[in-house]
Amino acid sequence: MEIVIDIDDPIPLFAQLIEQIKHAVAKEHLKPGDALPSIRQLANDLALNSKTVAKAYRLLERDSIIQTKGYRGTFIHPEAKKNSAVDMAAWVEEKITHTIAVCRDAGVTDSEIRIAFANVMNKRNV
Amino acid sequence: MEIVIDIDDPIPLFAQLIEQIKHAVAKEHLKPGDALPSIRQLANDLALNSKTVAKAYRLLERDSIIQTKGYRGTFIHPEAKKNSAVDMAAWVEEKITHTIAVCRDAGVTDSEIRIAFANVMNKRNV
DNA sequence: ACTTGTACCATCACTATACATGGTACATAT
DNA sequence: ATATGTACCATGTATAGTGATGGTACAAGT
Repeated sequence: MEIVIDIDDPIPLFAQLIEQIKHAVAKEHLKPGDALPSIRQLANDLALNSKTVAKAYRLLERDSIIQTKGYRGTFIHPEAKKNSAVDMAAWVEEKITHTIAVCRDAGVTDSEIRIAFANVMNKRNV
Repeated sequence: MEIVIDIDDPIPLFAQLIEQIKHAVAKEHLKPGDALPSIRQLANDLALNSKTVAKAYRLLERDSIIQTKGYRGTFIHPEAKKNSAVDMAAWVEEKITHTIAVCRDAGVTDSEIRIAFANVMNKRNV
């Protein structure tokens, strides 16, 4: 596990971390069951804030790339390789692209779309 | 046509203008074919910038509430009353609400939805 | 000449969000 | 005690979008 973080890279630090762990899983440098460094340990090694690492871990767990087992630490998920191939972001963009295209076709301005989007996002009861 | 603009109202000025013209159409204080003040005239009367009035007119025309006839001025659209009842904003919100709900159900965070949305909006080739 | 809508150029204040940081605290399980 | 993930409090910087403003200019039609 060599992880390199470039603070000058425009890609957010937490995203660089996710990217590299996913890549290591895809390349099988990390296999199911392998232990990952603790959040605090990794934050210390990479000179990052623990919240930044925690954010990456939280998202990786949501995508079932890793599994956190409380006090016992964090491990590579059994289905990690398969799940690392799933591009959730692309799927979301595809959904949103379609909706926006429909609105634009109806003559709605981008500004209005943005306002409607903001309104919906800020109604938590959705 | 008495239009009152309240600069202390949190509602944007151009939106107040749209609102009041639509209302006048719905109440039939403005009927199809009625002439509206020119952009510069109305801007002057209401102490608004002409671009602000132009924005309102542009949106009203898109929604077929008014018709601009170049040098001849601006008039109430024949179908204005019917079109003033159409709530484009609500329709857009409904579309977006559905898409966002689907994404949230899939476990996508609001932050990720926002980023995907921004990405799509900034790809003009949609 | 004059007015119409429209299209550029631009600036400013305001707001919202993302990202990253820091500190403190907690239950869990060794 | 110690270490785990996690949750809450908070701040600061940077970016992006909105709303509104102002100026200049143009074709179209009287």
